[in-house]
Amino acid sequence: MTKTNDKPLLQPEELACFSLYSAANAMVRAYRPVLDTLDLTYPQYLAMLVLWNGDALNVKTLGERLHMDSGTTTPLLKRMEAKGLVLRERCKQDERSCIVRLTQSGKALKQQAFQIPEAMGEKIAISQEEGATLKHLCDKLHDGLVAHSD
Amino acid sequence: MTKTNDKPLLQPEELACFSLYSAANAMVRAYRPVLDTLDLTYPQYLAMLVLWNGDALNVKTLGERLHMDSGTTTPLLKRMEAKGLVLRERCKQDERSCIVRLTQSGKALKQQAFQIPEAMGEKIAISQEEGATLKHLCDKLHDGLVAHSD
DNA sequence: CGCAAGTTAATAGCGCTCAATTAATAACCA
DNA sequence: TGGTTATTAATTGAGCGCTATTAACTTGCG
Repeated sequence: MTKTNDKPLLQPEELACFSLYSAANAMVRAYRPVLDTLDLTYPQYLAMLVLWNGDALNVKTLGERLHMDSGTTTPLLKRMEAKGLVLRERCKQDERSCIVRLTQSGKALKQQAFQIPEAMGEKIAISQEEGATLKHLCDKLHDGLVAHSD
Repeated sequence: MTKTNDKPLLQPEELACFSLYSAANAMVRAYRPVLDTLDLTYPQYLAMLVLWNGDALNVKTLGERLHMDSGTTTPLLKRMEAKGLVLRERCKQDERSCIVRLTQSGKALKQQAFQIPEAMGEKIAISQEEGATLKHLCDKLHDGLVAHSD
């Protein structure tokens, strides 16, 4: 008698997807104490990086940059607005669109942000080259999954 | 006059951590429609992989295997218990410890699980070798971050 | 023009992740 | 033995991420 239950399934530790998942969680966890000094979470930090870089942009564009949809971005931006970092206002030309811009204190926070990459660098145990390889493979995996989802 | 605000900060798209973060989210998202056929979420699937592999184990051990703490595992296991997949009971020898074991229907679900790796394989756009490299780098990053957090 | 189709945010609800705290139990040791 | 310390789960509260739905608005087409 053949028992299908005896067939093996790979364990989490043997799966690349679990390693990816665990590494991403550990990375966000490692950012936390560093970002606490700016009172930002990791996704909020990503949004600030985009906003510090240039002018105001709408919610849709920001969401595309961060690979998030409106169910994630809207509450994220509301929490950032509640902290006084950003303003959200409807676009005059197209009332469907919501424009996000930094407040003065949001802009001012940039000064403190330069220390973040530095502090994180000390925690990262892989080389620059390994980091580049990791980035490349993550991007390739991501893009393939996104393309496949249409 | 030097304006620190003009100094550049890397954008999310340039950061390996963002690629890691986005790839992990995309991976969980890609698993969703596949795992929906078993009525499991991705973390629940990971827990089932461990449980299908062997005997009952306690919450702490399972949490260690999945790199989760009790604030994550306890509600996860309760939801799995509510679905009739597992039983949770206190260990007789050590009442602090909570033992998790599969129910019959939890064991039976294993039959359907063999299709998951297959279905996911079709969505993954990277080679086996790239996957192995990705896994290795994620593990190294993870282990380094965990070691650094002590 | 007027209505259908598309676009953009917002909302609701569920599950996950984490830090911090608490309670119960066990182990240790003076 | 009795009291301290350590271990194990559970709990709480906040934030994130997703799907599905809805509402407001714009565009395009007959």
